[in-house]
Amino acid sequence: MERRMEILRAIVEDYVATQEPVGSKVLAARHGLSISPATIRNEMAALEEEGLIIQPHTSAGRIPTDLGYRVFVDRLSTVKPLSAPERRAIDTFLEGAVDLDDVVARTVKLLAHVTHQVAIVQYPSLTRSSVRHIEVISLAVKRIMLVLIADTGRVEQRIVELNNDMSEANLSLLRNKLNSLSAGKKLSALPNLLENLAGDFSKDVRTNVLTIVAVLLEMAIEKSEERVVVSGTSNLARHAPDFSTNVHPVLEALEEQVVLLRLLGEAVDEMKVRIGHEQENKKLHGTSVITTGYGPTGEAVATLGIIGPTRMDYPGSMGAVSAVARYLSRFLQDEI
Amino acid sequence: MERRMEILRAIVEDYVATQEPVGSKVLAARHGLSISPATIRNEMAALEEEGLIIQPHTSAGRIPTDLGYRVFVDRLSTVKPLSAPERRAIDTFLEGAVDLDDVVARTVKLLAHVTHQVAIVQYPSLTRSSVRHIEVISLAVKRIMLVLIADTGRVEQRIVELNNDMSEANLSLLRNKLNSLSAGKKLSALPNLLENLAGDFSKDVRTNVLTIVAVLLEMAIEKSEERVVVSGTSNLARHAPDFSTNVHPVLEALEEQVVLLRLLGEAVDEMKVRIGHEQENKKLHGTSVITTGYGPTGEAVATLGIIGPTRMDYPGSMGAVSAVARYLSRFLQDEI
DNA sequence: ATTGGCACTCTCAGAGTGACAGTGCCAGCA
DNA sequence: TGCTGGCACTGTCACTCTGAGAGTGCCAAT
Repeated sequence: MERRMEILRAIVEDYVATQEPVGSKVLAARHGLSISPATIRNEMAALEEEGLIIQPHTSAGRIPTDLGYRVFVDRLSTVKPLSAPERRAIDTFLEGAVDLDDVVARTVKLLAHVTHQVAIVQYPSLTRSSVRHIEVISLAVKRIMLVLIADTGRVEQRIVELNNDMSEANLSLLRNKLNSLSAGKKLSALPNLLENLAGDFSKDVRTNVLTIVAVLLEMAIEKSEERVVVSGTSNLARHAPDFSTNVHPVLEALEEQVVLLRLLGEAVDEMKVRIGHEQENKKLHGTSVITTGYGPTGEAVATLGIIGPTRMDYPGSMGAVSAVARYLSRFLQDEI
Repeated sequence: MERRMEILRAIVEDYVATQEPVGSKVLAARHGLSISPATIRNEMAALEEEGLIIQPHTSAGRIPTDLGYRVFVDRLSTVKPLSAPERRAIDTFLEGAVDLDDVVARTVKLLAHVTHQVAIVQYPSLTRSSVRHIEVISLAVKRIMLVLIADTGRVEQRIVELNNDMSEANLSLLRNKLNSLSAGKKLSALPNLLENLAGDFSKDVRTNVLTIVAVLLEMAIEKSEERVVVSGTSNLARHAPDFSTNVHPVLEALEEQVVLLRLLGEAVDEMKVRIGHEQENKKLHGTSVITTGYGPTGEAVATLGIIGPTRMDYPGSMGAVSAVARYLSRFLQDEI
């Protein structure tokens, strides 16, 4: 049984490297298995029986099925560590970032570059962030701007049109109340915290306060939770023949925020690998996705990952994804 | 001569529609040219002589060259107007936008959707915008946030680390001075306007003020001038065979901000069409680009456009690009 | 249980083929 | 002079056929 798994491993590695179905002969020759091709053939027949490999046609070698990759990945005990130059590259790449936008943009490029796959990075989730500061800026009569700054470095702003004018004194009061009520609290707690705020104001500005709070809650909870950036789509074309059907559906899927967010899923710490048909989205059945959470405090506030052909270097890619997530977490902790 | 151009027009239209080299016979049959195939053949020989069309091989029809498309486009007197449903689609699509990010995101999706090409939209250029408001927010000791709001709706923010603490009174003073000096002025004028600002402050906060002004100028002038969004890359794959070389180089080019910005060029009002080899970037030699400026006041503050195969529906695409730019300009004028 | 051998099957690249599309040219016609 | 019909010519494409090669499954021997 152990030997059979060893053969599966060899098949996966060989196929990933050469992109060609691998036969019993080369397998015996190239990998240090000290058994004859005939024996390998017997084992291969068994592996095929189990649904882990298939032959594209009678006289071809075998290639792993999605299930085969799954077993291969599950048996990996360690991911491949990055090489020294790669690690240095990460460091220098993140070094000069000036704000969160910059950090995220650099990270996604970096990840795409290191893995040679399409990289996806989600912005720190707002609902998992805490309020650092809320600012109310008067722009013009009956028009203010609301700025929400989270401890994860995210900054959201929105212009609000008011029904009637609001004095600077009232604005200042509102600003102070907003901050004292919410500073340091989770954004998800805002609805409760701000529930009775309007009651503290005189009647004539109460509708204004209600409007502002409504917009604030919308910013914090409903919308814009979702922000995802993608890079390295050109890598799709590089190994295009890999995708049974063409690149088109994959590109299409990558353009839809909703799909991407579902792909990344809830931010959790451990690394997740989804292979081929294990994914719900039909357009991505020819691809595999590796994701992991990241976050400044060690607990995940968002997810990042890569997407590539099922025929990918899993140990290497997993190593890269996890390393980049770790570096990014550390960087956020130090800098933001 | 006029007839010859008529034949060129027919060839372009037919080839764009069918994607197949067009011969003298179908040309005579399909288009209402009341001349015989033989005559057409003579004219075609002349057109080929002039370098406007070529035969892929001896016994194939003709296809337009880049130069042929160029002549075709230059002779267009009017672009194709949008259909009523298309115009309605634009309206409803832009309707619910809440802020500039949203407007731009919707516009680029819209443009990609209408033209079935890759759409590119540049954010309103900061240097062409004027200051609406500058806000200085105290986040913590020795740490403030700078928010720059432009009349085009753009909002830039940046966190600044200070050398030593700054009192609320000083911050307030700085805020007022910044705004009174710069409100309504072009961002490009900021360096001159703020030159002597630090002199107005007491010595102990002067370095802080200098730091803040430096960051502000960096935000306004040097960096982030450049912001471009792309959508519809999956459309590339749809008509993939069009690209002589594969989709890869094009995708690669689209991932580089610098390339995109050069592509869009300086924002000018009139529509520009660049066809195939007319472009400097070698990776885009198989594509054509249609761009035009937009801006709330009628004068261009940024550029938007599309990129697609040279074999594209020029009149239709030009119509769509110009219409979307017009709608967007109007929308910005009304809403922001 | 493992191995060498052998017949079998299927793919793939290359060569050869005919049908076909479209041309250029020429002579005749208005 | 400009247009047209006819015709020989040329290259592509889709098709078939072929042999070589790769890889297998099975079986008898160790």
